[in-house]
Amino acid sequence: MCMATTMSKLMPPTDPKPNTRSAILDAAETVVARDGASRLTIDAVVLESGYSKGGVLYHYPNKTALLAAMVDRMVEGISVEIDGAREQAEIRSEPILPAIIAAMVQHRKPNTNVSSALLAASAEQPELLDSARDYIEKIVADAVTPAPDPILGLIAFLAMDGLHFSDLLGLHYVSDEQREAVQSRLINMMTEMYA
Amino acid sequence: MCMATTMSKLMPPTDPKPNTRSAILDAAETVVARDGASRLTIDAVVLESGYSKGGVLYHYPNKTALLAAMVDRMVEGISVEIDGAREQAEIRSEPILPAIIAAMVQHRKPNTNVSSALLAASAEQPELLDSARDYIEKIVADAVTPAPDPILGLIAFLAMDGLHFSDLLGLHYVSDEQREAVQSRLINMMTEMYA
DNA sequence: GGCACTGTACCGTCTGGACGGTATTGACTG
DNA sequence: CAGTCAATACCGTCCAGACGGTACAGTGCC
Repeated sequence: MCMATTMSKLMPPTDPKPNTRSAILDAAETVVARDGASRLTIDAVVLESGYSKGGVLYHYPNKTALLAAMVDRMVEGISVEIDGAREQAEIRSEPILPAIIAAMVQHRKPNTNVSSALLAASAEQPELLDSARDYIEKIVADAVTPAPDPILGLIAFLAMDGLHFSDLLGLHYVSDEQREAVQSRLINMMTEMYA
Repeated sequence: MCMATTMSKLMPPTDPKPNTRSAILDAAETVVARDGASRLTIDAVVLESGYSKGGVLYHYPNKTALLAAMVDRMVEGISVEIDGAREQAEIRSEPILPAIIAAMVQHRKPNTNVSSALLAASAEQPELLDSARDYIEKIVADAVTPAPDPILGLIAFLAMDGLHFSDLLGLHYVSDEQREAVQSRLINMMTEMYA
């Protein structure tokens, strides 16, 4: 009805190829963050992304594949950041835990609703979180447990998670100033632990 | 038209048989904890609880009411525990923060999947979490902020939340021993803060 | 020509919830 | 004290619509 037969440009001239697959994942995250995990339907992603249903299902043949991709991208994004920080710290023979906590802080800034993937996956298919869990376990085993004070390290880790989840669920009971204070305090604590 | 002329009791839900209502909520929590939030359907609750669909809908006329009741019960349960601890601490003129953290530890033990309510509500209708958020805000404002070291208090609070959420989402990356060590460490930290 | 889609049409299942029914109790009435 | 009636606490069915998914013909661009 409204499709122009000779329509060619649908994209604003920002990006000729903005990677459709990740645009679809972006749309899915937006839906979850805005409407809740149970409103993450294929049709909602279609609407949000601007692609057609056929197009979305072309890239992710079913909803499970979409959810898995969301989780994968999240884990990958965080792991790039954390692993990078860890390597840097090792090269400079600096302690790793402060570097990791700092990386976790750094990562959230541009990716506010990344972990919508967690919510969506846990709602629909908790098994999909296995890869996420494996990665966290690895970090805890590799970096937290061997630290001088593993329990304090765990506490810092958990506090960061608490920060994460609290704004994931939209219970913003921590102000921005408080958050920053908490973050720098945690980094300090981790640094002092190695002193 | 509907005002009872000589009527006195119009409140069925609160008094007569709290068993059925809470049994229904129990069933709902079980479903969420076992199958994920998006599998929380009225039919699933019907199946799990053993009641009929009509029966369930008699007590909670729609799904939103059920979710709201889940959140309410959760908030109430925690607030009873925490407020109690707080009063006790005030009476004995002991510091409140260690008492609150201890109460949070104590509360989780018998109520493993209580906070399934959080997950379910956030999936379906994030607005329902308002009451939970309000309560947390109140605690933070009343107990954490006036503490000698508010940021450290917040960190303890957030770490407890992290513990909560990690097993809520089934990412058990913290062993039982670690958890207990974390908990007693946090209580110690809070106690020392007032020294 | 093939990749990357669009657009439409369709299907089976699931879901919320409306609805009507039933059994039991207790209170008021005559 | 029988008869009427209302309220409570359920049961079981039915239905419209949402949802996931399939299928497929068409289109523009490299």
